[in-house]
Amino acid sequence: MPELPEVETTLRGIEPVLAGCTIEQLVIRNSSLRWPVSEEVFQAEGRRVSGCRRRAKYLLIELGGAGGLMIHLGMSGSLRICDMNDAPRKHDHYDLVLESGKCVRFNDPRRFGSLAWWNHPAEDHPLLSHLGPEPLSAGFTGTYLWTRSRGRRGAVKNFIMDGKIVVGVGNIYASEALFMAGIHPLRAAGRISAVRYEALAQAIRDVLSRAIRRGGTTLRDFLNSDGNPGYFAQELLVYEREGQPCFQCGSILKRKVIGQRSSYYCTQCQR
DNA sequence: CTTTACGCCTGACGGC
DNA sequence: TGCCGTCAGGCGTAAA
Repeated sequence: MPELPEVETTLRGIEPVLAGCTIEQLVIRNSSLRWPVSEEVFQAEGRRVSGCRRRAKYLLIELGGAGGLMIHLGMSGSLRICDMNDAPRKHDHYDLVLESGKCVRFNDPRRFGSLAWWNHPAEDHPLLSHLGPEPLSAGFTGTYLWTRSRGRRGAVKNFIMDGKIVVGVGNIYASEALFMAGIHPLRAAGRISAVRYEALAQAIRDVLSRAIRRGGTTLRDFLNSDGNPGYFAQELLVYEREGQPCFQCGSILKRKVIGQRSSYYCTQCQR
């Protein structure tokens, strides 16, 4: 489900509910998620939320200076705001219950998501320490991509989806950004010019920020914390458009599996 | 070091 | 109606 814009949308939904509130109780109904939920997470109980932020696709709930909770939505996870007395639905695996009785409830059919505790500073956590820059930060530039790509022979699509290079570019937006930049997804990352990487960095920034403005992309089941879908799907240029005409040149769009993932592109517009 | 393949899961869908 | 194969938005890990 969620790529960076969907995680950002989720963050913006839960932040106003959580900020300044105390987490009274953690209710774990099913701890067998991506990793077994550790007992450490119960440190959160009785602590006040000092802030919420996002690093890559991890949601970080800061609980004072010591540390906090780390939530990952995996491929099918979502958070919604509800009342603690609302009956849990299928796949509702855990709740963050607030003093007010409101709760933030995690639902995840495939259970690729997770819940963990982090100790300050979060950046030192093993899941975060090796990550590349945020795509919407100043450190993410065409020059940066060009430098990191020298000598790399793998497909550029895999390169931009590698979290050690840049975080948050998932399968949908990788296809979209490569189309926008006119770069063929199979081109070797090390054989793309600095000028073209400038266009690619710009395309990545552009597609991600536009998707955030639309509340994310809902293809099958993504809902934000209010239960509403995202509206970026109607702006997708190539993703899941195999066999349909390219909006730019009219030729038929192709699909190919690259690195185990479906990739969509135009053979005319992307070289 | 880079690159590739594999699972972890449930659910939806198409073909028979 | 059921069964089976395929596919799905992530990502850490192992192996080459």
